[in-house]
Amino acid sequence: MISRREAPLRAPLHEQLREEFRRRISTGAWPDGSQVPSEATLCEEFKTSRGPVRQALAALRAEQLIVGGRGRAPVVHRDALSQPVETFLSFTEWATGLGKEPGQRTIEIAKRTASPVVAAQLGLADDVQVVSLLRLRLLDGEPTMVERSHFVLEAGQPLFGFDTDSGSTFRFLVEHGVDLHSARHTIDAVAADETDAELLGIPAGSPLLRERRVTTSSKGEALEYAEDRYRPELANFVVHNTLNQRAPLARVLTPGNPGETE
Amino acid sequence: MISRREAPLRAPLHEQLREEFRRRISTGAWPDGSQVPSEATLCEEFKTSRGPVRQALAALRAEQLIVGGRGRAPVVHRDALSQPVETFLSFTEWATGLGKEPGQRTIEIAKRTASPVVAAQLGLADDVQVVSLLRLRLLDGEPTMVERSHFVLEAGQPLFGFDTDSGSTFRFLVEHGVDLHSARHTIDAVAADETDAELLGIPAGSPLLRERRVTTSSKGEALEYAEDRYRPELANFVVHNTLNQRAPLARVLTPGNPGETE
DNA sequence: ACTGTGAACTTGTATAGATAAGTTCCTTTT
DNA sequence: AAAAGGAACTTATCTATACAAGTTCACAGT
Repeated sequence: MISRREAPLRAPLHEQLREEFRRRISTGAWPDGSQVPSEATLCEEFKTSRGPVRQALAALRAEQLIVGGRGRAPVVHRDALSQPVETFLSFTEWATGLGKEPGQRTIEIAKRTASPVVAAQLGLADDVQVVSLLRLRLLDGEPTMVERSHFVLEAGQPLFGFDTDSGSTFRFLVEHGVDLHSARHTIDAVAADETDAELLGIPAGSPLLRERRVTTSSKGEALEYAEDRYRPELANFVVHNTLNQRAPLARVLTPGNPGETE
Repeated sequence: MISRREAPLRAPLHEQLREEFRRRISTGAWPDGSQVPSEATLCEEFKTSRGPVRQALAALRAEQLIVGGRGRAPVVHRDALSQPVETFLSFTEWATGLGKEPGQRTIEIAKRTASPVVAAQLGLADDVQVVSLLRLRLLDGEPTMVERSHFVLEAGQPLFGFDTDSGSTFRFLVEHGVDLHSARHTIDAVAADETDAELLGIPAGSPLLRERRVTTSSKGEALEYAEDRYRPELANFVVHNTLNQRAPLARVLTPGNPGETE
């Protein structure tokens, strides 16, 4: 019963095709704006039926990597939004993907009792300890974002053995077996407090773009609660939606206690 | 050649099924948490093959309205983010969907030459006229958002024959044949200017959550450029993403001229 | 020169069937 | 009683085929 084949040796055909197509787009084998080979051609090339090919194309279509169709061959559309997942999970990988040099200065890393807000977001009792991290993030040397993240002990413990100024903490944690799987992001605006102002080199009270996120494991346990504050002149968020294709982004009423921060 | 069958009389089977299933979920015929009938059962009921049924279910699955599967029957999951599309296209329908009373006060509606920023966003020459609308939006009587929208003449013309304080302008325009199809939203933060401050009843300089959007027709022509500014204590944006499922939301570098507004 | 007709392509939709793989639950064996 | 086995269900994947519907383009007719 504990066969536990962690990584499936043979991914389904349509997934293989999807990744192959994605690779061809990202490497430029299928240049931006060019027509995608016809389904018949692809079936021929991969010796498969139309089902898996269409399923793979549909996935890319949902990401807007491919547009058009019905009659004429669809077209590669590789403009904006390239890596929408990594974008949100790792600042480092986001930055390098844009050709920028990511930097980070860890102001503080501590193990301490969770504040009420943090405890609530992580679903912990009030007297439980968490690993808290306060970092300044830079792009090409310019202060861009202040990150306050709080991990449950189980997930944050490995961080004390890691140079948090060196690389991607996200990748580090995943490689150490922390099951970071999904995240819920809340985006709003907030005025810079004294700390933000000093770190980012802006006047206190300046508007900042705030992203709060709760990262959970694949079983739904909250592992991290973080609050990132961006200089809006340097980074913002983009979403594209259509009448047909429903985006997993929603405008919501701000719940409960307004203004409270941490 | 001008057959122009605006509304297809017979939608594809899988779309009919999708809407029927969605209806059953929203009406409670398939209660939250209950198991969805098996594919075989649905094929039986609708006298169809598995293809369309699976295609319809896949669409709902992508919206997280249905979760689980493979072995056991999938389950209805009707909690969070319900109407992610209407959410972004119509303030009125978003508000009513939340059980709030939407309100709006039109400050100004005008036909005038587009400002450089607006012209650029709409892809127009500098001397072209647009229909500009400045509105204050309310939730249960409380000032919530300032909306500055600019329509190309073709799309905005009908607005002069419409009481812009009465209902959903989005619905009004769609019903008048304006082909509002998709939108690209950019989200950041900005300080309230004098106008914002007065309309929203907040101090000038307060941080506001800003959503700029370019709405385009199904052929890709820009029809509307709008800038909405929300009080962050009242509304914000939420996105949910996982390692597998790629969200069409991305964090991007703020392009070009920083700070410019209109 | 212009028009339009239609063949030959494309993708979209739907059917039918086969096999793989996961879950549930009852039965048998120990 | 507990564990092992297996039947009967489910969804996932894949194949093969057919027709509908939109696009492109060359060719014939005017």
